[in-house]
Amino acid sequence: MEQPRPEAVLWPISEVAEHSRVSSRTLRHYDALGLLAPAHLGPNGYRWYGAPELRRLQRILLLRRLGLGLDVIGEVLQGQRDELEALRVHRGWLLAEQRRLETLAATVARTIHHLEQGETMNAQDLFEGFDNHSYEEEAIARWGRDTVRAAAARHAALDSSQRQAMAAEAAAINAELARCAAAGLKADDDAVQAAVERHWNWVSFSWTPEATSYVGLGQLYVEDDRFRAFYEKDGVDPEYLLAGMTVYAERRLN
Amino acid sequence: MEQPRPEAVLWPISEVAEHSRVSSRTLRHYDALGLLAPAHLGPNGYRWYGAPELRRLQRILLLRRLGLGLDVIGEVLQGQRDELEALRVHRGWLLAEQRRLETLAATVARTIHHLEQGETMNAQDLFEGFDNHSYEEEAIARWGRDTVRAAAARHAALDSSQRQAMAAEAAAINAELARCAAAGLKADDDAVQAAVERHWNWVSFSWTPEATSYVGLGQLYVEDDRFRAFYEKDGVDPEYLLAGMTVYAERRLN
DNA sequence: CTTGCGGTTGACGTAGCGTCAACAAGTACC
DNA sequence: GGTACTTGTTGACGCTACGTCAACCGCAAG
Repeated sequence: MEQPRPEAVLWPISEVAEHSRVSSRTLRHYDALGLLAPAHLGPNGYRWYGAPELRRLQRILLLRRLGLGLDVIGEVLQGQRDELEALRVHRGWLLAEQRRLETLAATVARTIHHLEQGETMNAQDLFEGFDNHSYEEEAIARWGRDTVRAAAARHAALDSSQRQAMAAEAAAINAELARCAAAGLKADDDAVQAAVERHWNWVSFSWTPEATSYVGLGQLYVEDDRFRAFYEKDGVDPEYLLAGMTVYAERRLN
Repeated sequence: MEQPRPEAVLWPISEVAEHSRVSSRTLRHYDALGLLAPAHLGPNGYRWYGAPELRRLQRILLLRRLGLGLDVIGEVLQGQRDELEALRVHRGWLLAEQRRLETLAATVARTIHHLEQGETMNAQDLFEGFDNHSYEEEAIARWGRDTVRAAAARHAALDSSQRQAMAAEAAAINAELARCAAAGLKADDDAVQAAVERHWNWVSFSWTPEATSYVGLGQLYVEDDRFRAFYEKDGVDPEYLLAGMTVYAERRLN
C-alpha cells in the first residue's frame, strides 16, 4: 500500500555521518561489509542514503552500543539469527568477561601488595597451612632477598583455582615419590627422576632455580622442620627427595 | 662472583615451550619482539635457551597472566618502567573496564526484557515522569505494534547518563521553540526549522520516522493530553511544533 | 588557472599470536 | 646411497572495527 517514491529524500554520506554521530569511514566500512549499502550511487560514485537506510543504521548502532560484533549484527538484520537469542548469549559473555576482569584485578592487587610489602609479607595464602613467613628468613639467607621476593610475587599472582591445582600437584608428586621409595627405587631411577621433574616444574611456577639453587632447596627440605613435616605427612623422606633432586640437577640443570 | 658457564644446559625451543606451557610460535614471537632472545643460535638457525632465559620467560608469563601488554612487559623488564606503577595503572584500567562491562550487561538485560515483554512493558524509565504506558496504545494504533516495540527497545538500550542527556536535550529544544514562538517566527523560519531538526534528531535516538510518521507524531502531540502537558509545561504550543514538523517533513523527509 | 571542498578507492596499522606454506638439516631405515 | 620422518627455520595471511594517511577526481568560486 506504500507509494513507490524512488526520488525520495537522499542524504550524502557526510550528513548521514553527522546525524548519526559516526564517521564517514564507518559508513564506507559498513558498505564494504555489506551491512549497510547506500540507496543510490551517484554517477561520480557518491553514496546517497535514504530514510530506510537511516533506520537500518539506527538498528545497527543500537546493537553496536550493546557490544555485539558486526558479523552478528549482520546476521540479526538478515534474520539468520534470532535477536533475543543473540542478546542472551552476548549478555552471558559480558558477565563472564566482567567476572574474569574482576578476579584479575584482585590478583593484580595481591601482586602489588606482595611487591610493596616484601619485608613483612605473610604467606597465609600458601597452600595447606604451610607457614612460610618464618621459612622466609631461611630462604632469604640462602638465595637472597630479591629472589625470595620475586618468587613470593609470582606465587601471589596465582588465583585460587591455580592454588588448588598446585596443592593437588604437590600431593600427587608426594604420592608418586612415596610409591617409588616403597618400591625401593634408587634416586637415579627413571620413575624417580620423572617425579622429580614434576617437582621441578611445580617449583618453577613460582621460581626457576639454577642447579645449585635447586639442590639448596632440597637441603632446606631436609634441614627445616616445617618442610620435613610437609613431606613426611605424605610419607616422603626429605632425604630421598634431596637425592633425587641432586641427580636431576646434575643431569638436567648442569 | 658467578662462575662463567658458557656451556651450561641449553634446551631447544620445543622443550622450553612444553615446560612453560606456551607454543613455540609464541617463543619465536617474543624473539621477534626483542622480548626474549635465545641464549644461542645453532649453526642451523635453531634457538637454544638457557636457565636465565627460562627465568626471564617466567617473569614475562607472570605479567602476561595479569593482563599486561607485551610492550609494557618489555619496558618493565628493561627497567624503563616501574613495575609497581605499571601494575597500579593496569589495575585501574581493569576495574574501569569491568564496571563498563557490568553496566553494559545490565543494559543488554533491559533490552532483552523490553523485547520479550513488548506487550506489558511499562515505561517508568522514560524521562521526567512522562508516562507512556498508556500512550502506548495510541502509538500502536498509529504506527503499529512492531514499530512501537522497536522504539521502546531502543529507548531501553540507553543508560542513565544518556537518559539524562535526552531529557536535557528535550528541555533545550522546548526552550528554543518557546523563544521562536515568542519572537513571532513562522513555522518555516530557519530558526524554527533548526529547532525542529534538533527535535527530529532527538526522536531518532529511539525511532527514525518517515515523513508521514513524523507528522503523525506531531498530531499526537496536539491531540494527546499527556503530550500537550509535556510541551505546555515548557511554554511550547504543540500546534506550533506540529506546524514546524510538517514543514520539516515536507522539506527534508519528502 | 588555481584553490578548496567533498567525495572516492586503496593500503597500512592495531595485539598477540594461530595457522598454513615452503624449505633445510639431521637421522633412521632399506 | 636414496627415502621418509622429525624438528626446526623464515615469511605471510588472518582476526576486530575501524583511524589515518595518500593519491586522485569533479565541480564551483575567486
